[in-house]
Amino acid sequence: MTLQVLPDVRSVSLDNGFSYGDIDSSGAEVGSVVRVPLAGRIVRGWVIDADDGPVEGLKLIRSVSGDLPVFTTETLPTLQWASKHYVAPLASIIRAASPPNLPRNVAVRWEEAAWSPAQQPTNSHVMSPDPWPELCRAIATTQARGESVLIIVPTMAEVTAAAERLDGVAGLQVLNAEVSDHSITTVWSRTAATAGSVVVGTARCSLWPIRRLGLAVLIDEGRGSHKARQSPTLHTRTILQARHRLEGIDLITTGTVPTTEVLASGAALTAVGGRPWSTVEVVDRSLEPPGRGVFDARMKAGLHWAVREEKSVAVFTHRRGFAPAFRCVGCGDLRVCTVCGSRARTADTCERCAAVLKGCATCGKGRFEPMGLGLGRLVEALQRIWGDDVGLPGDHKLITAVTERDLAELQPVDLAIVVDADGLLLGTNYRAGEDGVRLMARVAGKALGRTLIQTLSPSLQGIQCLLSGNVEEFIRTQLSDRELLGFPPAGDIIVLEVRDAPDGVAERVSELSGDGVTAFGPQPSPNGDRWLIQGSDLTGAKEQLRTIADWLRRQGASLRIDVDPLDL
DNA sequence: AGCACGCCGACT
DNA sequence: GTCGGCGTGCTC
Repeated sequence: MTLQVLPDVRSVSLDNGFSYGDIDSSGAEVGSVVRVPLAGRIVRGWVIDADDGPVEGLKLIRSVSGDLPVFTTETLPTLQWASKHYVAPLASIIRAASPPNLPRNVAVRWEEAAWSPAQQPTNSHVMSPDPWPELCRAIATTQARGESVLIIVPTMAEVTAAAERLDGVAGLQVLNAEVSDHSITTVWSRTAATAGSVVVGTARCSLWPIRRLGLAVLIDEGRGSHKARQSPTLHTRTILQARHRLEGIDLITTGTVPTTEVLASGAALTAVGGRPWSTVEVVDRSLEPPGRGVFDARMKAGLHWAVREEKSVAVFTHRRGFAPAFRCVGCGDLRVCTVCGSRARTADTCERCAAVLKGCATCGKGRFEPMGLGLGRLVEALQRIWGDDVGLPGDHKLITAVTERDLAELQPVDLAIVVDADGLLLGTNYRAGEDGVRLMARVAGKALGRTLIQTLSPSLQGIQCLLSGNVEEFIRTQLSDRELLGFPPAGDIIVLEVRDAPDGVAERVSELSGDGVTAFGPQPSPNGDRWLIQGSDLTGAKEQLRTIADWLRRQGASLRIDVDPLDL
């Protein structure tokens, strides 16, 4: 037996692995963790192929570690695809798919059913605010075929909530807040060994080699927590879509406002009748003179009513620093770079083309104000009028000031208020429109009564979508706008950040340009020099970037490669 | 000639 | 990722 082994070394130059001879009765198979000699030392590695070729002239593996392979012939193509897509060494992708400790054979707790695999894998998106009845039906169908189900939720807090909705399901495996390496390894091993399980967990489970996986479910696919912050910057939606294509598993995503990525993937949208959130009222402040304070008269009336009637209110603002943007004091228009037209997020230079920023592109005046107000200023402004009835989540006051981070655990309220819709919808980010609507839809989903939304631009498509509830039309328009601009999902974007860059980086990176690919930069950033690489198809550029990245690391530079960045 | 250093390819 | 070979350039 010859074994193709990928050494556990984070370098793309070893991604094809090396051939070793097997030792007698080792039991090594694809995915097995082995110990192999490499350049005079013993390193860990993974078997990526096995055949009956001659062993002559090959070094032998030393031993097999653990009791179970950490990937299979079914999941390996997904891992290799992810390695190319994220411009990451295959070894780091395999680590993301592996249990924290070596897998052990564990006692099987339930009987495997007879297997009758589905013919054509399906891909659908459930827009209903409560997708669980529909999900439970799909889970039951999958289990009846003898297959397993993987359910991924955005945060740990939501794992418990999801597990409650699945109470009584056979073979349920929950990755709850008790996250010792030992318990994760146990759940990993159990689901790798036994078909018919239902795994509930967070993004860390998205590449697990669950036995006979037949269905993957991604809850609230538009939430930012589905994307890993550190490199490789895996996105659970992207991973599960690849597993759907390459491993033939069914995929169901959920969320009241689907992403353009889901729409572009061709998923069948299951719409609900009518608007999936509470009544939305738009408070148009564009007709007032500027400088009239944080709250409009209708807002104040709503808050006074709530306090008088002892109703609960959530007042939502976005964090300071989230999608920073500036607005002209003269005409109220968004500040854009007069050279390339992208939105300004700093006071002096354009982050996209590095040009020096000038006055307002519409009226030419030179005074701007930052958009949005932070939580601190919001609480202050509320307390000036409603004093002790104002608090933060956990204070149990009638009026609670909240930001995005509080939404997951926020209880339903009688009245919801969005102070500054424009700061969300007009952010510097190309995705600000859809993300802003998604966020406000989550806020509106918490309101039992109505939701008030303050804006200076009531004609924005996002505002109209929140009013009408016609989500599909809105997202389709967003997608066709992206197609015109070549932004994701219609095009690819990579952010490259290099710290301690050697001489000649700029030249090497600019080699990536050409053939529909443009590299913008370098721009100084907190993480070193920053490039934006954009194109309709970056497959070739990624190949070159691999070589450049290897060279940079060798030169002692530290770099961050963010494929499909969520904020620019 | 002898040695430190950095670049670059090999590693099965 | 780590090692070692080799060329460069400095010092004795």
